[in-house]
Amino acid sequence: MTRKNADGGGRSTIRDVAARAGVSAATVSRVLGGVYPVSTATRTQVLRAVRELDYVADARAKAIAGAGTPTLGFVLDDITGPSFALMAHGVEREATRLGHLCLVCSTDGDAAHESDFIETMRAQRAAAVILVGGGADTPEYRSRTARFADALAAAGSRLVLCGRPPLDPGAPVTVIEYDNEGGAYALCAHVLSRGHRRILFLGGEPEHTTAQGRERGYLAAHHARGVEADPALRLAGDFTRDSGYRSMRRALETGLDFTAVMAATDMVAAGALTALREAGVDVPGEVSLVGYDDIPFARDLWPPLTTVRVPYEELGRLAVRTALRSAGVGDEHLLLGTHVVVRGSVGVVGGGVSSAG
Amino acid sequence: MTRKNADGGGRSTIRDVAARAGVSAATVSRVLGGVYPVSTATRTQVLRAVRELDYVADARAKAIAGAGTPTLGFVLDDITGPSFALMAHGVEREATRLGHLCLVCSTDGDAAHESDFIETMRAQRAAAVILVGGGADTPEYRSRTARFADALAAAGSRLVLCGRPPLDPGAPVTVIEYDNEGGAYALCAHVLSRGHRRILFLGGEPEHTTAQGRERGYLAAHHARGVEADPALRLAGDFTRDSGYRSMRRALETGLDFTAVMAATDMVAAGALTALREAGVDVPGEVSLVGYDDIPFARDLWPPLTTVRVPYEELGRLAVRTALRSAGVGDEHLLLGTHVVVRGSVGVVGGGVSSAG
DNA sequence: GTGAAAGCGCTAACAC
DNA sequence: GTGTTAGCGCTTTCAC
Repeated sequence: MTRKNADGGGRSTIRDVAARAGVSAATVSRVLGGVYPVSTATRTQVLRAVRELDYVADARAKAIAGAGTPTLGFVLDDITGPSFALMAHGVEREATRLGHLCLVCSTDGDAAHESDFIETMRAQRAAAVILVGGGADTPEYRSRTARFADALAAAGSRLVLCGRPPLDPGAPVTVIEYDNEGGAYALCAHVLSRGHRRILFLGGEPEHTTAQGRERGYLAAHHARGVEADPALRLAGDFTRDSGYRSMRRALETGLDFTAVMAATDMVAAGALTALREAGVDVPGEVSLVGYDDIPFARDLWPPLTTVRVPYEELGRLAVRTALRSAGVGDEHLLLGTHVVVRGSVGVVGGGVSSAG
Repeated sequence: MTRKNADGGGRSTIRDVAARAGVSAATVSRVLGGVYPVSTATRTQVLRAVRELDYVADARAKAIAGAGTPTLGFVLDDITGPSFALMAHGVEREATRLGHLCLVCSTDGDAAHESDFIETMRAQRAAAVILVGGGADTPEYRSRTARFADALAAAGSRLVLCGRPPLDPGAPVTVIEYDNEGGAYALCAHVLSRGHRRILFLGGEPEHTTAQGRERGYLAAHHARGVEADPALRLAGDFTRDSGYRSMRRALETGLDFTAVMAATDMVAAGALTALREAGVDVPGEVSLVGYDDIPFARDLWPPLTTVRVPYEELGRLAVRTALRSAGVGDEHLLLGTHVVVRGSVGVVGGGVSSAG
């Protein structure tokens, strides 16, 4: 059984085209390849054969022979989260703009998946692999990731951490992050400045780097104001709407004492808001609420959510640009700024109701 | 300058490993390949060499030689939309579960990008390419897409339409869609049943298949009730929050007469809701509002949004499963059901306020 | 069990 | 300008 078929199958090879055009495979390669000198007559012949056979060169073969489209791998927790999606979009757009292909994989927070995928990207000889979003920061994680970074670097590739803090210095990684802690600090300072002293923190998984950064900002702001942060006011969870809803209900049932809540993400804030409303608590009249991320509909909640703006898409774009540039060894580190967006969900303690800006 | 390096670079080839282990390349291939009979001694040698060299086989070379991980391409408008993200997640999860790699590309609604990418996937010899979400339904689109379907099929691959209506019958495509029109019909019927007679429809781009389907449902429901649908009540836009906000403002400024609004998506509804609120219009007291998609935070809006539930993630999963199964020629068509989720954003005309369910 | 050799589909010297 | 000849890094007969 032969593989060749002369009619319009996609399975035809460069030799089929050559045969049909009455030239050599090399010539076909040349006309297809671009600007190599080929006579107009042959070029026409070849192009006709290509069209008739509906020939498309095998990219894998090209790649292995030296030409070929470079590929970029990116892995994220869950494309479903709005902020992840924004970063992914930035990565994808910039990559295709630069003529790269994109391989994706979502890990659902599973570190083993992450390892597997990095290995796969290595096998694909990806020009860079981008880890999008925070992750669990354990010692195992750090050493494993550092190993990957080395392996990738040794192969002329590159590991990029996008929205995740650097590994130990010296590891050949590119990191593009935003000022997670700084944003949380500013946000919490804003809430404190309105007189709140007992602020419930609805956090993420304890080892998640993003959650940690935001909690550090929360703590630092308290410290700077000389306000003691009651540990009982810090609840763990994850970054989903449902987690926010559940945590808030629990806090309410437990009879926790607080006048404001700072949610780790806008999604968490959305869930918390609903729980608050169901309990008949007025926001921001009785309890103030802030989120983090400034996702598109943060302004569509009622009251419009005060939150922290993060340049997620920019982050993704920069990640690929920087990765592709800094192909050499050495680590690179970019830190993007954030800013708080004041809307109407924070009230003055014991005072008026709204603080829209 | 030689490519080989004996130390732990990722650039080592199977021959480097063979040399170091004192065996032939074929043997290395065999121990790595799986269950071919190899003596324990050699196996150990080889594995040690692999480890020392940190060798990872080149997936492209494998692919071209016959082995290799199958790849799946998927293209969507914009990963940033919640429903797209859900489908993408389903696709990605199922694909990696089945041991496939995923190549992505977002087109930002540009048909040319779509064509380019399908061509690229053909070059990659993807096992299937999945078009996620609706698109502009023009004659050019239909013929172009049918051509791609043929080309892919001829090459043993497959075109899958996920959340998009079929092409002309006979085209070798797999389509997994949901009952877009049916959902809109049920939703609109619900609104009509509450006494509304002038329902503003905040649609999408006129040629977008999803927008069209939803509009058809809207129209059909009117027709079934014998209510005339005023064309002036149908506004075009896109599926973003901002589009909803702008359209709603315009409708309000124009002094359009309506008692309910049916938004093409929940995102559109979110924007519309804010515009309504800013204009001091009570929802659902004065105007009722419904969306479509049932994205996670639809329930976090105030009032909680009545909408249509679509099994997006399931859609994505089914797309890859079906695609990979129906590798032969012939078209396959799955239609998933939807259902309306009644929450609190629809009121009875001239009557009470809420209709939470 | 293992090696030598052929070949996957392509590109890139090197000839003429 | 164009054909011939080597590879690219791997798998897979086919011998031994």
